[in-house]
Amino acid sequence: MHENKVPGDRNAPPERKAKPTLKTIAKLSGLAVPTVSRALNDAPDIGSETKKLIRKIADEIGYVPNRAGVRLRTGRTNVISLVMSTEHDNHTARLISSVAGGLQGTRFHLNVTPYAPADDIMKPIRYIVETESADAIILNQIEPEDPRIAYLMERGFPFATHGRSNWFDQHPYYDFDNEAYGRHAIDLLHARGRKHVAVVAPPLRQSYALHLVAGLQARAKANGQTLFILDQVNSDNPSEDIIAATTDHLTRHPETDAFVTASTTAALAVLAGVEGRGLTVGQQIDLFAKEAVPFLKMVRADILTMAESVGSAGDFLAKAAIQAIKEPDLPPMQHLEVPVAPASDG
Amino acid sequence: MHENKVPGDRNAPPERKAKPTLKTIAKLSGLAVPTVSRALNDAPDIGSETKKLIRKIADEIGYVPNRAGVRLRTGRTNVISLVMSTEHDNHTARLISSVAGGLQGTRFHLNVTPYAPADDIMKPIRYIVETESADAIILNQIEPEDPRIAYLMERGFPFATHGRSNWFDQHPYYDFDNEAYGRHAIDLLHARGRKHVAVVAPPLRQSYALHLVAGLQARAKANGQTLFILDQVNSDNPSEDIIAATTDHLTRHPETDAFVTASTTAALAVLAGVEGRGLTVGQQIDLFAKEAVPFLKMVRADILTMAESVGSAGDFLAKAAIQAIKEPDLPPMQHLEVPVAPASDG
DNA sequence: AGGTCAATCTAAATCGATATAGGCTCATCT
DNA sequence: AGATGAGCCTATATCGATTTAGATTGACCT
Repeated sequence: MHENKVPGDRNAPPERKAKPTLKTIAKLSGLAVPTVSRALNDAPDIGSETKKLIRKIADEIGYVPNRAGVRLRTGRTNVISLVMSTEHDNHTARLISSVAGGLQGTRFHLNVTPYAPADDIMKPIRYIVETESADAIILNQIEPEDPRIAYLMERGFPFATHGRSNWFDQHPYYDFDNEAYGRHAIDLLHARGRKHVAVVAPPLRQSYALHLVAGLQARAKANGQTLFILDQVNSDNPSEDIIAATTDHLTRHPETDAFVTASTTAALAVLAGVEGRGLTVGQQIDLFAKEAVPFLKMVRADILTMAESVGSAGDFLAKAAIQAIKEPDLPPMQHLEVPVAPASDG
Repeated sequence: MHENKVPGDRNAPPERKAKPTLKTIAKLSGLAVPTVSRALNDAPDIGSETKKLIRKIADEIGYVPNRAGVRLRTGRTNVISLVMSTEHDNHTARLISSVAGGLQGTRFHLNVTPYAPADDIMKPIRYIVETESADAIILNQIEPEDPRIAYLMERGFPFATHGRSNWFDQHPYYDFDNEAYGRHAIDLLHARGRKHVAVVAPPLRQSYALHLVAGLQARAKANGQTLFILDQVNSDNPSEDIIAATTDHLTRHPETDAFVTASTTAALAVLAGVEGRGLTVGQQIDLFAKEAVPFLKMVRADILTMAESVGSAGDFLAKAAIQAIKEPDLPPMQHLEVPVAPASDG
């Protein structure tokens, strides 16, 4: 019933760059396949010269064992499973669990590959594509000219993104309309009489940060408000840095009567900085924050907030990825989540 | 060089309960293996009676296709990979990325299986074990008589836990010493002259909550302090519920001069509740909070905190899981993280 | 009656890696 | 000299599922 038209499917003719297998090494070395296998596994009955030769070839052509082959023969999966509850409401947990939820009932499993900010952003992507260890990839933290997206598009590898790149019209994505969010925020502050707005923005290399700032700027200009983007810190920085930057900014620009931030953490840090200067939020100064989970509103009614729900993103991304796998010729699934405007609207 | 003594390994004699394969169904039905395959895939050249029969048998014996077999033959991995940064400091992201970090350089991959609180806690475990889709499992949110642990121990399936069960001496674990944390907290409050302590505890079905409460109770008794565990809410509840419970408790027990909580969220909610009653933290009342990431201290110096680092947990758990796989006969790797006592100590 | 064809099913090959048994080549021993 | 054996490599079978080609059966047609 389901479409099984894998293009070029008669007994797997060597497509692409023909991933090297033991057979490849066997041919190159003139040895038998089992010999190659045993050499790479350092078996005692293989000559040391042979081992050296085989290892050299393997390195050169970048051989990586096919996991399915190993697993089928040995029963070893080479996988460790982290089974975790997603009871705690945070961005990461929500995204993961909502993607997993979207995969429920399909034949697909979810594999999470984290990378530290310091790591090469391309490494996990290349690994997955080259070893074909997934049918599709879901990415977040998108940048305008994201090299991962360029790489995947070039190869025709199925993927979906949480956020838009410059090529967003060509690939599946789910995004929150941060530009609209920025407009709403500024308009609301304008309606409350605020004239000098300071912003602790997300890292500006990321698309959503640029969208947010664009929205803020457009409306601030229209409203005749002053907009100041703090350039020493971003909303992902440690609280102490944000507090310091907030204090510093207030010293140099005492006319500031509003702050906009893009995360709960940053909002609380700004709050601390503002209060440290003896100012009261809601009186001399306003604080507007975007939150993944409605939270600030609960503890501090004086903070202005607008929530971005993450829950539906994962579900959509899961479906978009599956469509990219199964129906690569259909137009990509795309969704731009429009923020719900708060009470006072322009 | 590495130990390869898989017990009973001469051409895979049918061990355990012999997972059903196409061959099993073929034998039971008297049909050929390819026929069974095509029937299950709803190929047009299989009779409808045959299909019905084969599907019935497959259902009865609980046939699930072997992923390695499918992947090897078709190239389909049936995996969707979520490549995500762990830039945001939260508990989930930290645990995942630190486990992944501990797996760096090994042959193991990490697979994250989230489950919603409402789901059957055993379902993902059973699936992994029955389909052999991992070599080991890492669990968190451990309960004293956790059925997952009983299941895994009974089957001799390798695993490691973040937290201790009642059988903790028999399995690998990493845990934070919440009992010591509880003692320190109470002692510190005692040193500050606090006599009536209220606690917003984690859900009491979980081991770490019980440890925490035990530590609090032991010391409160020794110090002659009153201890009150709020039983309407736990630290995972929504902020508004915690605020309400805090307010309610203060109304009924106005003598309360300290709160202890186990999460940042709960601490902020309690803070809101306390301030809502016109009390000032650090003056009439103290607030002591446990945090995964030092955070509250940054924004509110008047809150007492003690941090639990999650980073080292993942690394340890990864290694513990690998040892459980490779050296099942060695004593399990175990670690109890001792909290760093704050300045004032008993 | 002989032939054609559709409907169903079976046989064999294959994906990649590895375990097991067997074969060949020397060197060494009696 | 023939035998023994260590050292090193090859051949074959196998894990589970799927694909392709080929075989069987019976119905239907001229």
